[in-house]
Amino acid sequence: MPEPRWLTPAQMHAWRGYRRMRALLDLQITRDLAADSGLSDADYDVLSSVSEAPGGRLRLGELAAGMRWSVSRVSHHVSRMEQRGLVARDDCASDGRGATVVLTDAGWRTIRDAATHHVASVREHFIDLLDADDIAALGRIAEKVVGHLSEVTAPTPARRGR
Amino acid sequence: MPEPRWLTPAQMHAWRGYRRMRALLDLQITRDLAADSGLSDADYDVLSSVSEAPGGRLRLGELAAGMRWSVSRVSHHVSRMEQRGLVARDDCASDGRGATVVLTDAGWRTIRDAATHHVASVREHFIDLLDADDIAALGRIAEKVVGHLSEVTAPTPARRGR
DNA sequence: CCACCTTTGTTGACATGTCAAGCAGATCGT
DNA sequence: ACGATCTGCTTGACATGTCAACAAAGGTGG
Repeated sequence: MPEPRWLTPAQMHAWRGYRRMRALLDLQITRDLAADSGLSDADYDVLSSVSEAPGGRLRLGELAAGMRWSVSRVSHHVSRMEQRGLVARDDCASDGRGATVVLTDAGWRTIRDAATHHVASVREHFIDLLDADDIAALGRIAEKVVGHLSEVTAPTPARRGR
Repeated sequence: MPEPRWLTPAQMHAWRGYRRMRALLDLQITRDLAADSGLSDADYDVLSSVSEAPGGRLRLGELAAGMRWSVSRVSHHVSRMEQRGLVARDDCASDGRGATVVLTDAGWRTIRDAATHHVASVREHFIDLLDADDIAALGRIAEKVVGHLSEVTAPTPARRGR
């Protein structure tokens, strides 16, 4: 086993900071979302994905791919949201197996209302704490990391993992 | 309801990038950890927290506070890790109610081994993709956000939430 | 047209997280 | 010293996520 290259103090600081930020930020955003709109993060992501899709409808598989969820997870989650009256399943015209997800009226109302609160929450606990340089740096960092991981985790599994 | 201040394009880019990075990075780190060491993120955090504690022992509540977990979650998780032989519960000398968590020999071996792989994984998918400026910026950003959220989510509930 | 394999979703069993109730030892006021 | 309350942890019921098995429709080659 090769001796690992441990992180430098600055790197350690950045990594631990990222981890802690991630934990606290998620917790707060989740809380606000639940308190303001009665939605979980997952609910919000589903509603917002479907609402932004052309025609306000999405195949289950596409929804799963866009959110990087397993199809099974989407199916379970959509079933629960269906029972709460936020979304509905609709048969797909061009493919008998397919199911498309659409928002109900209540779903549209919910996401429009939730978005307002959500953006305020994101601003208060994240965006508005950062200056223009921070925002630019964060965008740059995310691009690098997402670019790398999109290759590694590519849908076409040439070779995967590390 | 006040008209929300929507995010500027740069802010939206940063926010979406952060969310996507967070999702992909977590997924990859989790995968590597499972493949290399047979541990979940949660397992790793518990082992590393306890191993770094003075005397290699931690009260359940302290472990929970340090990781921002509920006590109940720690209790459940420790029970499962106990069954796998990674940690053990030990009675607390000074408080009859207390339970302290300690690593077993297997637990020590596991964390020492896992740390090596883990740091390599973190480097490959995150740290080594970033230059010194990025690292500095990330540390700075995390400090701001964590500083803010530590107040909002303070253990002493003066006032909470948004 | 039909056997066969692929694609798309659904389902059930199980792992993990959350919440509220419960229990036993510690602490406090008298 | 003793009852009331508090604290630290455990437990059970339930919500959510994962994995693998299954079902049904689509596509393909004979």
